[in-house]
Amino acid sequence: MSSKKKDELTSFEWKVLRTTAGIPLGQTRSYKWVAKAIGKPKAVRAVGQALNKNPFAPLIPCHRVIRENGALGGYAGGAKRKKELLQLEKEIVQKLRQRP
DNA sequence: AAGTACCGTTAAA
DNA sequence: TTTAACGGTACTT
Repeated sequence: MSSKKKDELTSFEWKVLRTTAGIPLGQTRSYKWVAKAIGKPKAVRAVGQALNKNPFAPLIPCHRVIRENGALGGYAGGAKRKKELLQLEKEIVQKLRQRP
């Protein structure tokens, strides 16, 4: 799977995408959290960039990654969209909780 | 509060 | 090849 060789993406991207994809539904993490998880707590900017160019487009919950500050940060489809997405996911979790 | 430095990749010149 | 920019964060003014 994730070889050190270049397929289309670099190891950095793989780590970012993998980590982002591992975020549970209805949950959010900060760019810093992701950056740290991949071993580059300073590359928060690079992380954001990787998500922006997200090769897995809508298949990766890049919208679950927000700012450490609490702000949503940016989003390829629009920060507005991101906000709605998070809200929707939150509701889904709520529904699952009330009727297992 | 505002500006600067830094991370890693892509696009442009 | 070199420069600029970006979906951030922390440090310094």
